[in-house]
Amino acid sequence: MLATKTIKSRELTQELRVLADENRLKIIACLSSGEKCVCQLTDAVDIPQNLMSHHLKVLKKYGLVTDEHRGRWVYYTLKPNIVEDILAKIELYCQSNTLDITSHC
Amino acid sequence: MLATKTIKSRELTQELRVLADENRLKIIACLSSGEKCVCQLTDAVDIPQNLMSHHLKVLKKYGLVTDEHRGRWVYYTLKPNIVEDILAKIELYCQSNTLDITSHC
DNA sequence: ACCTCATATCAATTGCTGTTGATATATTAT
DNA sequence: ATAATATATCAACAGCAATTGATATGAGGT
Repeated sequence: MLATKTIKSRELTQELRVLADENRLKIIACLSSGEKCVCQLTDAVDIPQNLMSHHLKVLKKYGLVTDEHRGRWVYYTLKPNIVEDILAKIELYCQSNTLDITSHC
Repeated sequence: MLATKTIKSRELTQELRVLADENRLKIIACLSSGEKCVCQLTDAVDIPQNLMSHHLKVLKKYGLVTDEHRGRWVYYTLKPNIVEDILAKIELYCQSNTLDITSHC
C-alpha cells in the first residue's frame, strides 16, 4: 500500500532525525553507561543548561529516554536497545526495495 | 583526546544527517536492488528531477553512491555495505562512553 | 518565609537545508 | 544544424530546528 509505505518512511526518518544531532548523540553515548542527572549530562556534553533541557525533551518525546524525578534532580535513562532497534529498522528499510519502478530510459 | 572525539562525533552526525531525509532514504532503498538511472529513481521516488539531482549529489558527496555516465544516462550505484557501515559506527559510538563526567549533584 | 540550587519553559533569533522554477549542458536522433 | 531527451546547476524562497537569553517552577536547606 502506498500510504503505509509513506507513513513508515516518514516515521523512520523522524527517528533518524532525532539521532542525527551531535549533542543528542553525545547525550546518548553518555547515558549508555547508566542513568545520569541533567547536571552531569550538561557537564559532560558542555552545552548550556537550557539547551540540554531542550534536547532531553526531544529524546523523551520520541521515546529514547525516560526521566525520573528524585528530590531536586531529574535522572534520565536510555531505553534499553532503543538505538539498536531504530538502526535495525533503518537497515531493514534500506534493504527492502518496495518502490515501484515503471519508467525506463 | 578531546579534539579527536569532537571531530569523530561531528563526522558521524554528518553521515547520519545524510541518511535522515525521507527522499534520500527512498533513493537508497531503491538502489538496494542494483544500479538505477536518474529517471528510474525520479519515477520511483516521485520528486521533481532537479530535486532528485540535488539529493543524488548529496549522496555522492558523502560517498554513499557512485555514478557512471553511459550515453545519455547516468547510473547510480549504492556503495556496498555503506549503510551498514555507517549504522555500525553510530551504534559503536552510542555504546562507548568516552565523555568525562566531573560534576556531581 | 527566604534563599539557593536544579531544571524547565518561553520568546526571539539564526542558520541551515529541502524545495522550487528557470536555465544550462551534454548526448543522441533526424 | 536542429530538435529532443537526460541530467545538472543556479538563484531564490520557505520552513524548520538548533541556539540563546531571560524567566519561571519546584524542591531543599537555613
